[in-house]
Amino acid sequence: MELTKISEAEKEIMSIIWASGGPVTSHDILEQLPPEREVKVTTVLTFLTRLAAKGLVSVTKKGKQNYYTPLVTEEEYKRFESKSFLRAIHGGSLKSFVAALCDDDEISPEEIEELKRWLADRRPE
Amino acid sequence: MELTKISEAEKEIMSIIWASGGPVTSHDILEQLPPEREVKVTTVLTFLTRLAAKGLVSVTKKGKQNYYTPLVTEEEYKRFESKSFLRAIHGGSLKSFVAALCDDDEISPEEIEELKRWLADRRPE
DNA sequence: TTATTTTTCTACAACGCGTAGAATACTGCT
DNA sequence: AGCAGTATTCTACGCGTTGTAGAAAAATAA
Repeated sequence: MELTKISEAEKEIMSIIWASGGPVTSHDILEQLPPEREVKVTTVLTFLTRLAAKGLVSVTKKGKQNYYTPLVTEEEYKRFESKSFLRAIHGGSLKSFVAALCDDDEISPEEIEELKRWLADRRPE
Repeated sequence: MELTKISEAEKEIMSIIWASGGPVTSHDILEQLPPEREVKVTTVLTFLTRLAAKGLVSVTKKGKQNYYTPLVTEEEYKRFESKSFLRAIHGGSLKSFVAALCDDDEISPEEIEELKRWLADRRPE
């Protein structure tokens, strides 16, 4: 399972699928999309097909409806993206990444404290 | 200063510019590129022009040569990419990012220890 | 002035992305 | 069985980015 990158619009769809726990239909998704996002159902179906091709969801036909089920959790996907990014930009060094952000006003001291606590609390397996 | 994303090939060029400290010519870059990277000089020049358009380098003409000077440091650029990524994928939460990587074999315990130490040592400004 | 070198201009094929119409499939009803 | 309705698949298109470079122009060196 190679797990390739997905586009913005595909992510929007995946978010809905992830959020709604179970298998969803194209109709469900269309409903969950924000009203200002005026998009035809065929467009959504294109994204779903592409997501299936990329192995992000499985498709099961029930009657005339397709049910789309996530094959990858949001956490797994985020992990995948994070790994790729870290490798590509920071040569895989976590410290390099954190340092880049901390040497800036971007990350608040609270955010850093939170991270410290999290690191301290976690039992290393 | 908007600082937009650059492509892979453009990054390759920037790396050479960053590494060689000062202003460089297209010829310098061509020399620094790995031998297996057989690319015409015009191609390199296209990348340089695009990098200039994106504000990553400045161009100064000396005689018939152009000298390209970085306007953004590697650190600044990495910071920019890291910020964008964190926002896009982890809603800006540093903890979320680190957690994603730690819940995996990707990051070694040493790497985590190193990060802990770095966080502890740094004086919070 | 002419040859040489370097840059600028222009272009193009491949791909990803967002978008959706047309054609097809499937169901439920009469 | 036939038909209306609805969902899916197929096909496609315009646009932007990327990597690539030839042709034309500019600038220098001889």
